Formats: sequence, C-alpha cells, structure tokens
Amino acid sequence: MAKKPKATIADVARLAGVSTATAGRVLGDYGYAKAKTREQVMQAARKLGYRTNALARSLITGKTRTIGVVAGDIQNPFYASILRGIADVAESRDFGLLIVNSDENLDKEIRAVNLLMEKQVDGLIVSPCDTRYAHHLRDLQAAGLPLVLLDRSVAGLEVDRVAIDNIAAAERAVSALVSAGHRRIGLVGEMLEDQEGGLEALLKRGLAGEVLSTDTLFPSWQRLLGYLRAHRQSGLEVEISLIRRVGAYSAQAAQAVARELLDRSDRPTAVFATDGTMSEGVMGAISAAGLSVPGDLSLVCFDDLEWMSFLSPGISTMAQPRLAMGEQAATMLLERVEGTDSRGRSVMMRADFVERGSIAICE
Amino acid sequence: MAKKPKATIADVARLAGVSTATAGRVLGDYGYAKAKTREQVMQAARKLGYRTNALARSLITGKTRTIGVVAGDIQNPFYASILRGIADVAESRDFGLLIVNSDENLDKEIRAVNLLMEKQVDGLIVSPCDTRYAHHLRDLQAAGLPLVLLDRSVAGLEVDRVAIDNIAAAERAVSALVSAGHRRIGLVGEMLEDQEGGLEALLKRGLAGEVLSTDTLFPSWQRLLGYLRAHRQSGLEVEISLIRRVGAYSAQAAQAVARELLDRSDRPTAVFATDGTMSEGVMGAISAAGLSVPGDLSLVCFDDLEWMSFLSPGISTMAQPRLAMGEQAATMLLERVEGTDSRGRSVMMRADFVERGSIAICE
DNA sequence: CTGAAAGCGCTTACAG
DNA sequence: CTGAAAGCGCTTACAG
Repeated sequence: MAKKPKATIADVARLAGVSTATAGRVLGDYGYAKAKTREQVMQAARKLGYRTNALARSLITGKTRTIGVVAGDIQNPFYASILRGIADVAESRDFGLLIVNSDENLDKEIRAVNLLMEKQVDGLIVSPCDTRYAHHLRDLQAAGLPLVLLDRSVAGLEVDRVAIDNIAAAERAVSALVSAGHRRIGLVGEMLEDQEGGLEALLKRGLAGEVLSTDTLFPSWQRLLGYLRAHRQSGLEVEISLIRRVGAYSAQAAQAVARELLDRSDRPTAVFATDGTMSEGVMGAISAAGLSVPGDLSLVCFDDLEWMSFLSPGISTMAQPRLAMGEQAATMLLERVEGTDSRGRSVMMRADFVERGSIAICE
Repeated sequence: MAKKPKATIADVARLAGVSTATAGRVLGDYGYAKAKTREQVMQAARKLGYRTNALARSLITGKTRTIGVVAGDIQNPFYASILRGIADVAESRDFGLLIVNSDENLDKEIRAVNLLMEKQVDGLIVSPCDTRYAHHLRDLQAAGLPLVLLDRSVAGLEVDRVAIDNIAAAERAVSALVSAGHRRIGLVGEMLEDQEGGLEALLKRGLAGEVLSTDTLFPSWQRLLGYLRAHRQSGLEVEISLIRRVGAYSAQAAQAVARELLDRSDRPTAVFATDGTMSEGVMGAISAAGLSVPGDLSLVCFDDLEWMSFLSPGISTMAQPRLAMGEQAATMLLERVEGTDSRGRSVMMRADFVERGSIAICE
C-alpha cells in the first residue's frame, strides 16, 4: 500500500500547460473554457488520475454536500427504513450521508450533533430524544444550519418536522378492537420518559377529557392518548391496570411486561402494542404462553414489520410510511440547504390501518 | 435563520491576544501552552462560541476521521446490524460514518466509492456486489486507502476481509435436517449472478466432488455448496429439481419460488432457506399455503431474525454474528488507518446453529 | 512556551 | 476565454 501522492489541480494544470484557475474551471465545471483547453486539461487529469478533493472545495464554498442524521438506532427497522428513504433522496441529489446513533440518550445526541457540525454538514435530520432540552438544536439554528425533526418535536423549537398523527392513528387502531366488541384492551407501550408528571397524572387528565399540549409528547405517550380517546369515543371505561408501561426500547422488556398481562386470570381479550419493538415483545409473550391469535387473544400492532404479514393469520397493524417519511424529511432538508427561507413546516404523513387476521369478534 | 458568521481560530486568537498558532495549539490540544495562555484562549473561544472546522484541519492533516461504508441495503436486517457494529466502533474512536447503499448494483457501488474517495474518507468497508470487477477497489489500494471487504471477496484482491465460512455453516444447517431423517430437502437461494457457468455447471462439478475455487463465490452459492456437501457426506442423492434459484434479493420473489416447491405433489419434507430475505419468502409461502411447521414441513433458515425466535415453534437457523462482524470490520479498518501495514487478513467469524423447533423427525 | 510565515487544495473576484 | 493573486480555516516546521 504505497501511498501514492494524489494529483492536485496544480499538477494537472502544469501538465496541461494552463493556470490552476483554468484547470479548476474545467475540472470543477464552473466558468468558461475553450473546447481545446478543456480537452487538454481533461487529458492531463485522466493521465494523472486526478480526483477532486471535496474537502478543499468545501472549505471555500462553505458547502459540503453532506447531510447528517442522528437516529435512535439504525438497527431498528423503524429507523432503518427512514434512513433508507433519506439515503435515496441524498443519493439522487449527490449528497453524502453521515449517520450517528443516539440510543435515545441525550448525551450521545449532543455529541452526535457536535460531531456533525464540526464536519460541517449542510443540514441535519434528527429524531430528538428529549422534547424539552434543545440547546444543541438551537445552536444549529443560530449557526443557520437547516434542521428537520423526525417523529418527535421539541418544545418551543419551530423548525421543519415530519411525523404522523399518532393520536389519531392509535385511536383508529384501538377502535378496530372496540368495534369488534372488545371491552378490555391491554396496552403495552414504551413511554420512556416521565411526561406530564408520569402515567397516573397523564391518565387522570386524559380521562377527564382535558386537552393536553400533545405536540411535544413522545409518540408512545401520544398513542396512549389515542387509546384513551378510542375508549372515551365509545363510552368505554378505561381499566388502568391494563395499561402497561415498559419504560425501555426493548423487545425483551416488553415481553416481560406483556407476559404479566397475559398471565392474569382476568386476561384482557385484546392487546394493543404501541410500536414495532413493543409488538415483537408482545408477540414473543403470546408465543411463549402458547396462546393463539386471535383465538385466545386479539392483537393490534403499530408499525408494519415483515413478520406481521407472513404470520398466519396476519397481524393487523397501523402502518407508518417509514420510507416516505425519510424521503420527505430529506427533501425538506435539501430545500432548506438550497436556500428556501420560511417558517418551520410540520408535515404530517398518513398512516394506514392494515387489516389482517388478528382481531376476533368478541361478544 | 440569520447565518451568523462562525468564529474562527483567528477570531479567538485576536480576542485572547495571542497568535493564531498559539490559539490553534490550545484549541486543537497539540503543542504546549502556558496554563494562563490556555485559559485565556479557552475563555475567548467560549465567548465566541468557537467550533473547530474539521474540514480545514483535515485538509492539512490529511485525515478526516471519517470512514465510509458501502452496503447492499441498509434496510436489510443483515446490513443494518453490521452497520450498527461498525457505528459502535467508529463512535468509540470518535470517527464519523458515511454510509451509501449499492443495491448490489456495480454502477452504484462504483459511484459510491468515488463519492467516498472525494470526501476523503480515511478508509472504506465495502460489501462488494461483484466478485470479478475490481477497478474501483484497486484504485483505493493505489491511493493507499485502507479497505476491508465484508461478507464477500473479490478475485485477486488481497485485502482485509471479514466473513463466515458459508460452506461449513450451510453444511451444518442442512446436516441437522439430514440427521433428522430428511432425504428430500428443498433449497431456496438467492444466487443472483451467474457464477461458475451457472447453476447446472456448478451442480455438475459440485456433485462430482470437484474442488471449486469457492473463495470468490457469492455467499448463497457457497451455501448451496454446503448443501451439496451435506448430501455427499451422508451418501444422500441430490434431487436437482429441489434446488430453487430466486435470482433476486427479494422476499416476494422468494415466496413465489417457494410456493412452487410447496405446491408440488411430491413436496419435499424440509426446506433450507439460504439467507434472511429468502427465509422471509419461504415463511410467507408456508403461511399462505396454510402449512404448519414442522408438522407439514421442516424448515431451517440462515441468519437469525427476530421473528424466528418468537414464532412458536421457533425456527432453527444458522445465526451469523452480524453485530460482531461489523465491529470486527471496523476494528480492522481503524488499525489500518492508524498505520498497520501487513498483508491482507481474512477473518472468519463463527456462525452458530440455533436449534429451535422447526425440524421434525422424518422416518 | 510563543509567533511569523508558509501551505493544504481548491475557488473566486479582478484584470486583461 | 485565461491568469495572477488572494483566501477558505486550519496546522506545521522553524526561530527565538
């Protein structure tokens, strides 16, 4: 691996017998150049194996054509698909993609944003793990760096955002269960951070029909609200002990929690899982308990994962348009990068309920 | 979004009353500085909200502390986990990660490598989609850029590589079926590119026990070889019509192919799926056909996906250490980046067969 | 321990 | 259409 010194514009210029300015113009394809000059330069470049050094160019232009993404966990199908959508748009516009995991940890998120800023990305897409703390994100704004928030929002931060209407989506999903006659519906939710004073407080206020500032609630909390709304809508009473909070983004933890629900002598007739990871946990618990869906238990999930469609019967679920969410976020970001200046836009994507066979009629 | 001009080292130096050289030394933490000077500089930096411009630094040092990865499809759990492993190592060493999808398409792969080179990554990890064409990868070598190959190798390219022993792993997986008494075992495999003159030619030579240059075979072809070996090992005859080639990285395509296998009046008693995507397709076909595992059909998969463990019974599979493969690749790459100079190393990771409940005893 | 100067590889006015 | 010069924001010898 002999480190052959790379050819620079100066080398090409020398060989072509022109100035570096001229060589730069043809190699970078900006400014004019006589056809013949162009040919000479190109030939020299080819001979030397010249390759643009994007670093040097970026230092001058102030643009890197690279965007940064901080996602919770790129291994999670939710993020993986979103990232794919982002990557597709980035690639089509010839942008690079710098990706960092936050593991839903504020410290890591802050470090990630710093790293990306130092590397001078042209803009960031972040799925913030804290709806309150926003110093690092405000720094971005102050630096004039475009930012789009994904899936979640941050209190008092008016920037571009793409998400789905979690409350409505969850209400729709749970309603499917209610319509089928279910009265006792368990919920297994992530609900990591203590929001609005914790589960009890939120429940009390939610049950009272109070209008909550739901925008900065985490998705799983919003989905809980949707669950409550579905109950209220049909005059169904909420049985608080059926609402189970996992407190971690972990299928295993979810499985343990779901297991408790399933082991009860007064087991609910149906369960609603608030996201893909929770769904895996619940499904695991159902399997382990030897229960059958929907014979012994009806199930509705959130987010459409591969296995939900090839199980038989298939699992009914609220499908988020993950790929499209990523594409949308990237498109909005690149618009900003290109200079659009307007107030923060909030794009709500449509989530569709996919009916399969996991809901039994309950008398 | 007023684009506040960023503070530079010169600004900090001016405010601190020192030279830019000195300011640079304390901000970049290289070279000496009196405690007091250091304090002055730090204070000025804080006041100005100074942030290193990694671009400028990299231009001088020739190092970007960024590595590039070109993966087939970041949305595929196989790559997603590997990427997570890479990301973990990168993050722990304070490196950035530039990710591009190739979709197993040579053109896209070449473009991806070019993009990454222009952005001056310190090294690359690539999962090459062609085992023959290697110009773009040789360019890397010529430029002295560290490269590690993932999952696949390229003919005549002696560089670092991490993979598993696909032949042995597949042989082990299929043997589990043979040991249980299965004589007619279907295979559903990706086998995209025509290798070694196509399926028939390879089969003929493989069945004849000929030693093939298997190193540059694609994983699914190697796994086919393992399947053949398991048969030969136990004197079992291979029924060629049971070997089904999908020719695409698509669960849907795999499902169609598997369906044909399952619809036969002389249906095999077991099926071996050669990777995660094929496994999803086969599972889909099984579900759709209303067959039960292992009652109607035994199943062994390759790569351990979430659903394989929470189905009941669970699916027995050959588990690749995806996360560890990514960590290993990144670790090797960073060693090279740090300057280790040795011949290409090939690290074979261990894959473990996970027995669950998808194999029935077959009389 | 600190500073003046040069330079990394480009692009950008400014002349001509 | 082309070139000489300056400069992006840093780091690196080299003196002192």
